[in-house]
Amino acid sequence: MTQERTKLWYLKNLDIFSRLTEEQYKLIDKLAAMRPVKKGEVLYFQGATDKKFYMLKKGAVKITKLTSHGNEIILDIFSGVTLFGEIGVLNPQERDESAVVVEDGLICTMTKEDFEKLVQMIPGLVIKMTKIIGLRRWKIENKLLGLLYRTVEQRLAITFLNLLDDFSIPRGDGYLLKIKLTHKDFADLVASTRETVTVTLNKLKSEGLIDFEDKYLVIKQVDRIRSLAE
Amino acid sequence: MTQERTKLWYLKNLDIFSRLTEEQYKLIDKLAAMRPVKKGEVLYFQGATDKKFYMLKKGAVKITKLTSHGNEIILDIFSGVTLFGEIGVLNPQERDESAVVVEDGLICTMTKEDFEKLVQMIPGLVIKMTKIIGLRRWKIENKLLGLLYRTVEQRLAITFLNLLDDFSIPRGDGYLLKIKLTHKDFADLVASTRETVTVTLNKLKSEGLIDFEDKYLVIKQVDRIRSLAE
DNA sequence: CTCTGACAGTAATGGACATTACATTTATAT
DNA sequence: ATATAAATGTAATGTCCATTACTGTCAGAG
Repeated sequence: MTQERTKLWYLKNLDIFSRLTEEQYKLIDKLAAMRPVKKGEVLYFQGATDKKFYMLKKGAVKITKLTSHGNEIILDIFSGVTLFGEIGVLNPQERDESAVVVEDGLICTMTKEDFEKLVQMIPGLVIKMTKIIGLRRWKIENKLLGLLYRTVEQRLAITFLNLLDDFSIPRGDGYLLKIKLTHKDFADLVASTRETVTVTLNKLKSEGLIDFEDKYLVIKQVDRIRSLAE
Repeated sequence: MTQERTKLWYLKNLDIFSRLTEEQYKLIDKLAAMRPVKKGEVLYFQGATDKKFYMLKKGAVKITKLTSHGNEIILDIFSGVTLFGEIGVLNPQERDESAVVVEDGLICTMTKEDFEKLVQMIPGLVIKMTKIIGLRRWKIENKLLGLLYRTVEQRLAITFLNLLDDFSIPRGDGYLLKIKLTHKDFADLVASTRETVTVTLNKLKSEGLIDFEDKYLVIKQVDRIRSLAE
């Protein structure tokens, strides 16, 4: 657990574009096309072959994967300034995930060609990105591992804790998750069904562990959620 | 599926030590300590902080992880010439997996210090290793994803197909898996229990999809196994 | 060679949850 | 403002499978 937190901390604080010269920043700014994105917009689809990578400036994005059975699983949801979709420029091939905007925001994109120009100018950039990818994949692997051997209730508890990292706002004794997720979203996060999530969420609410405030989830008793997740 | 095969092919054919000079080979040979290992030997434990990486020359190794509930899951089993445990030299931290020998073989180890000497001599080595790691993690992520949403029977079918990549020997119309795995091993591979595996394996046997030959598993009807796995 | 521990077979029981099938409420688009 | 779609609530039914509790079998160690 301590180890995990350390790694996540590292991921969050890995600033790929730190310690650059003013010129370099300008170059990046010139090469990266920024545009506003709205909730629901699909940035790229599983199977796409675009050679771009993405930087999230504002808003939130989910990375999803469609299984052969038609189940959609959400591998990751994140907000804040970060980069994703790097496979498009580092090792281009069919994307095996989709990226969907879950909260209006700002996105920058950069083509492989421009990225390669950048790499010439900024040594060490590839290494940094590689580390970020590695940590993100590690996070996802751990998430999936956490879903096995656990009940839906426990999986939800884990998911709440994960979401706290990126979306928490203090609210009374607990935290409000500043991201609107449907029961279907939760189901896709924990590899379950919408109906089961509805029931489980309401059970947790009736037990006082969580609550809802204007469609936002409030984690009222973080400690009890944590002990559920083990 | 096609995509998957391509990636795995790539992993298998990624030769980290290709196109080296005679001198470089000698250097590697000098730095890497080779030793025979026996079935059951633990190469490193989850939580270990050794700064080494490993090369498998002969035999087979499994990478396992112990969950907080005491369940052991086998993330990967592999044979042939490959490397593993790279985290020990690339980004040293507590190992979060264990490596156990499942078939007698030969292992080389190299310390972080010696590895760094080698990196000086062989440019591009780190990049190559990074790719190998990335592909291996991708394989594991996909394996875990494949376990969700599926019955134990289907999970076993997937596992058989995965094992075919590394351990298959033609036998009649099908293939013999040249690796001895207990029912417990299979249970750990598919995140189930020993009892359920026993029952399911015998069901598949009675249906003629698989058979046993001297404790080795024989996949008799690969196509039916494949359609089970979907 | 036989003893012991690891491995395998079997079956009953109950719990978790997907599935199905609606009813009801809440958004959002025109 | 109203229609249509999306999201949520609820309950019954059945399946899959972990769990428990055994018995039987095999292989390697002494």
